[in-house]
Parts: sequence; structure tokens; C-alpha cells
Amino acid sequence: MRRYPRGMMTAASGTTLAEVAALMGDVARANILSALMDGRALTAGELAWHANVSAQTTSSHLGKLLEGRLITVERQGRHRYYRLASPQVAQVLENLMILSSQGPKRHRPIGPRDAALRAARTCYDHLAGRLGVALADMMAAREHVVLQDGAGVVTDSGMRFLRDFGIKVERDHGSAQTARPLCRLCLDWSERRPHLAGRVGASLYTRCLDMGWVVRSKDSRAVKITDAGQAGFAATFQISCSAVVEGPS
Amino acid sequence: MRRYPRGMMTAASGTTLAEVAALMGDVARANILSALMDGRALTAGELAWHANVSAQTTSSHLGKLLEGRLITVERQGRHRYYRLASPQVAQVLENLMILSSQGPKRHRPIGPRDAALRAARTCYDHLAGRLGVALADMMAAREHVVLQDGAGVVTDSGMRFLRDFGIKVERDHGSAQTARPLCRLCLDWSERRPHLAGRVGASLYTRCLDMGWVVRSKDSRAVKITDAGQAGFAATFQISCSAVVEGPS
DNA sequence: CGGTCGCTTCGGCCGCGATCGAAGCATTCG
DNA sequence: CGAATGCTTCGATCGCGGCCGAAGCGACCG
Repeated sequence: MRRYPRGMMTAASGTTLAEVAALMGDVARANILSALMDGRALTAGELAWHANVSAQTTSSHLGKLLEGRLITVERQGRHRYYRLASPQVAQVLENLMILSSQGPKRHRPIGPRDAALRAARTCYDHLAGRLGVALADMMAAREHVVLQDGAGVVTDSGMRFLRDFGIKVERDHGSAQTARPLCRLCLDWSERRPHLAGRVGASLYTRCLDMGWVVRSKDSRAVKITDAGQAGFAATFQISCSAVVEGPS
Repeated sequence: MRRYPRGMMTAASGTTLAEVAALMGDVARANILSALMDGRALTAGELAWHANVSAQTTSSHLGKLLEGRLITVERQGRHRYYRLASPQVAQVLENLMILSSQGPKRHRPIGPRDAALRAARTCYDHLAGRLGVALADMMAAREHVVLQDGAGVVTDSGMRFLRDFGIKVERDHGSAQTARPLCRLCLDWSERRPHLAGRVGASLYTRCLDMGWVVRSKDSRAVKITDAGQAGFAATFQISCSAVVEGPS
């Protein structure tokens, strides 16, 4: 009656959809992957803390994630640094977060930890949350990017603006196949509106980091806006950080 | 030592990332979801066949998928028709397929079933496979759409072309927030290159169906090009269907 | 009406895999 | 060098969940 031997799929490749999904479907592993969603490389010990399980268990999980090519590892002394294997993995995780966040407004207990995430956080290698969305809105309002159909097309004025801001990005005509897109739109998990990803999103974030406008939290993806950042975002982007931090009334 | 009670996540919403992923992470359920990926609504019995498990087991799985809001159900007589809850679910599934398909070129046994899928198939509500990619290529080559940064921006000539082809699509300026994007790009799972999705992709597909250029297969997402389609694709899109069907040499 | 079909519910079986304790390797430090 | 740290491997436990048989329930058919 069974068409295939148990556990086998109609797959053409090494790993199957179900296998990949199952890797993400364990609570401990999902915590590990979520912790890695901020783009940093973390040690096995740190990941064990995030995953909330013992070191042995974590090691086992990391082995499976490695085998499934969702993460990569890099040895450094007696530490092993793990990171997400690719932006695509991060994208799938973000998409899953969107799926899981939508649904009826069941009582959602928003803790202080969560509030910080909603205000400003990293999404793999770019900014998200109210801050990230505000940045995207401003860039769109000034027509530095044209938000359309899930992508942001950077205009000439946008390229100028970015250059003035201290970011050097280049349009690469041609082989857009394998190259990373200049300016993707990433649907914000908490705001349900797009923020800027791709190379532009990433360099905006690192530039803000370099200028000390934002600092990363130690144990979460939350990002804190510094005093310099308050001033900078207001001057350059006309963004009221108090509104961003405090959230909608 | 454990920071949360076992099984609980740092979640803010009803369902968690891990729960959603776990739903997709079971082989039977993944088969069910994959079967629904062609956009059709299928009965529980048909899904049981696709999932390759008994009716009871399927019913249990469908209940879980319903609870997780990945699918919806519609009663009709003594049948129950299930379909994917949203295009977003389909997108996540497609992304997962991409993740699972990439990896080292381990021997991939390509069966005839698989060959058909690679030639032409549906991807939720639009065309994919070599045919879908060829369509996107042609639209890009003639500058009917500009492929950039993960989105296809439809040009004026593109709008004209679509109108002449018998498709009426409208740019909706404004509230692009909730509305479905006009022309998304969807990374093709088998070709690893973009094909057209969004409203344009969907209406291209249905128009081809209406004109009898393609017909759906009964039990798979594969799509067959008819004789009329051979002529039509050649005349209108300059697409050589023999190349599409036979695949790369 | 009984009979069939489509689907779900119940109950029990069983296996996979997540988990941790203990031990085993590396690396660094004193 | 021995001790501590970071991480992995081994082994054993055990609970969750996928699975099916049997039964229940509703819809359609003759």
C-alpha cells in the first residue's frame, strides 16, 4: 500500500524539504538558529545557553545543523564559532517567524525583552523592527528607493544619499544571478511592513554601528540606539527615536 | 539551570517558529503541503494518497496543519477540500525546497516524474521550471519587466504586452502594504534562477490555461505543454518548447 | 430506509530522537 | 608538567508523536 519505503520522499536531492524543516522544527535548534539570526558567529557554549539545553545536547544539535548545511563552523583556539550558512537560511527563518506571528490576536504577553526587539533589532545583517521600518519609510518617502513588488530599487538620488552617508555601494550590472541583490525588501516580522535588506540594508547597519549610532545587545538580537544615534537619526533621516523606542501608543 | 519550562520558547505569539517548522518537518505532512503547492484544493482522500499514509493518519495531520493555520478547509457535500492558507505559506515551502536542493551534487537520481517537474510545473499559482524561467527571461530580454533585486518591475511596454496577451492587470499605486505584489520574482527551485510570480505570474499562468496552452497533470505539479501551446509559446514568446521539454543537453 | 463512501475519533502500539551523566579529546593556562 | 576550560562522543533513559485497526458519524445513493 505504501508507495515508498517509510521515510523516503519523492525527492531529487540529498536533503528533503521535510528534513530541512525538521531541523528547524525542534525547539532547541530553533533557539540556536534564532540566536544566530543576528549574523554574529557564536560559540557552542553561547548557543547552549541560548538553546537552554546542556552542552552535550547542543553539540548533537549543532552536528545535525551542520550536516543539514544550515550552519557553518570555524575553529579558533579551543572555541568553535558557528554561524548561519547563508542569508537564504536567515530568510527562511524570517519567513517562518512571519508565519508564526500571524494569526488571531490571541493574548500576546509582551515582555520587556520583546518590546526591545520590536523597537530595533538585527535581522541577520541589517536593521529591523520599528527603526528598520522607519528607515525604509524615509528612504521611500524621499524617493531614494522605490519600494515595489518586494524589492527596493535604488534611485540615483538614493545612490548619492548613500555615498554622502559614507556608504559605498555599487550597482553591478550583469550577472545578477549569483550576486547578492543590491536592495532586497524584507518583510518585518513584528511590523508586518518591509524594511531594507540586501547589500544596502547591510551596509546601512554597519555604517550605523561604525558611527556608534546603535549598539548590539549582548544576549539578544535587540539593538540599542545611543545618544549619538538619537541625534544622527533625527538629523540625517528625520526619524524621531523616542517614537521608535516607545512604540505605538 | 533551564531558563524556561521545557518546550516553551521565547515567543511573543501564539505559535512559535519551531512549531510551524515542525509542522512542515514531518514527511507525511511535507508531502501533503507539497501536493497543495500547486494551488489546487484537494480532498482529504487525495492528500492521503499523496502523503502515502492511511486516511486516519492523514486526518490527524490535517488537523494539526489546520490548527497551525498552514491550510484551510472547505466542506462540500461529503468531501472536505483543503488548500494552503496563503501564498506566504507557499513561499516558505518554496524557500525550503531551495535550501534542501542546494548542497553538493550528490548523485541525484532523476526519475521521469522528476524530469517532468523540472520541465514545467506550477509553483502555487504560477508557472515554474524551465518553462517558467524561459518566460521570465523573455520578458526581461524584451524589457517588459526589469529584473532587479528580487523583484520584477513591469515596464510600460510590459503592461501593453500583457494587455495584448489578454491579461488585465493594474498597477495599484498606494497601499502596496497588504495588497499582493504586482510582479514578484520567485527563485526557481530546480533552475536556481528567477521566474515570475505575484499577480503577473498568476495571471500569465491562468491565461495559458484558458487558452489551452498547458494542462495540469492529475497527480503532480507537473504541467504539460499542448500542441497549441507549442505554437503559441513560439509565436508569442519565441520560446522553443522542444528545448524546454527535453531539458539541457 | 439499509448500504456505501468520506472522513474523523479513539485506543494502543512502537520507534525515533531529545535529553543528560559520564567519559574522552583537544587547547590553554599557571 | 598538571589543572581547567570548551566541546564532543558514548550510552542509556524515556516521552512524544506518528502510525494503523476499529469504531463512530455524517452525507449521498438506491
